Amino acid sequence: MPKVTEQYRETRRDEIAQAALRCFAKKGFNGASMADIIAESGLSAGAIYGHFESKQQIMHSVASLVIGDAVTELETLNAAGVVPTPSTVVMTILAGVTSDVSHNQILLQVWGEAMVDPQIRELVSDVLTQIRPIYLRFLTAWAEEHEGLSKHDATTWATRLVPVTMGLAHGYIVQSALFPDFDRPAYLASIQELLPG
Amino acid sequence: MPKVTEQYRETRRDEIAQAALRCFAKKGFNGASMADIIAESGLSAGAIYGHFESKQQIMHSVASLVIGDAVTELETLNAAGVVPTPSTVVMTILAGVTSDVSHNQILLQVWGEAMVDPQIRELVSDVLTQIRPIYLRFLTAWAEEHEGLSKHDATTWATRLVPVTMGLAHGYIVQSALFPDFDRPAYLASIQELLPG
DNA sequence: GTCTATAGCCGGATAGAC
DNA sequence: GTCTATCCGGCTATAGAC
Repeated sequence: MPKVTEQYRETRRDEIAQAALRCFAKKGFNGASMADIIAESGLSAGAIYGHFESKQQIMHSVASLVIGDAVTELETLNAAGVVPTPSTVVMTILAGVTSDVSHNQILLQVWGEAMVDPQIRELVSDVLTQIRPIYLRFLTAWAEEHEGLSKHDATTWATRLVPVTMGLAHGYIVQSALFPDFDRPAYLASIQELLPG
Repeated sequence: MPKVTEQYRETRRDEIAQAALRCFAKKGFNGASMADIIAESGLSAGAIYGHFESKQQIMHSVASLVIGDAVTELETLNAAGVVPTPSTVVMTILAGVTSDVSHNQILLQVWGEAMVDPQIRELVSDVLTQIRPIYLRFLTAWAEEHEGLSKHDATTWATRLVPVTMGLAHGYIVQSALFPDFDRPAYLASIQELLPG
């Protein structure tokens, strides 16, 4: 099989997923019908079912796309090799997650769907499994470097701080999606005030 | 019209809403069918449609039930007439919202649904409109009393702190619903550490 | 791989007796 | 007010030609 074909399939799948994402953002996972996705993609039913087995599979693709944003940004920061402050870590994640408004909207839908769809729940869990250790390492390194804690003390300190730090990010995401006149810069400023660094 | 009948209708409506809530918790707003709700309630289709116009209306009732929890607890605290610490305010809300696990699960679904259902979005907005001033007054009063700020300074300080404080609550709710082994007491302890008071 | 057309099903809502 | 039975619409997914 020539490589071109593989790339082509990949591209097509992504086109479909992007079209579906727009539909889901507008009408929701359940409100958007296959007909909507078909129309938005400019393709046909047959074409789409040649790339995805079911609507649910499309949903999962989109969900994984949206929750992947957080990981991407964190790993970029990770590759930079510096020791960011706790608030920088939070703000980096948030920059990724909420840069695209529609992603942010769908993220809330994903969380809701995770309550009843085990596969999506697992998708979300997996992301936590990826994020948590990175998060933890950042905070630990910072505590060692700027607070002069021992490795052990820094680790326990960071372990305690991780959940609330993520919580602040969750709060930003929720309010960002729910309240039209949410003041994002003000929230970020408050985070900096609250968190060390 | 005798008063008994009114009470009866109210009771019935509540029975149906409670049955629907159980269904929604198990299968989600869209996954649960009217047939499910009918079975769970022990009533019939006709009976239910005598009390609700549509499935959507039932959803809205349940949504309003679930997001009302936060307000109830806050107002109880309000009636007590004391000046709680910032962390006490957060913990009071959380006690109300997450005391019933199914309410907590449905709350995430409500947020998701708010992304696409304007009526639910408004429901959520209304709750914020109720909560925010109470929140603000608590924090302002505390800042005046325990930090010795002037009324004006206390107000600006509190205004800045309200969103992140709510954010911490949102984070608790999200992680509570998404991660099975979320350590709630530890999160609350971290809040106390982070927030003044 | 992609199209059109359609099968087949399931869910929300109603009709009419009681 | 409540029941049973049923309609109707819309949805996902497939069949078959190209």
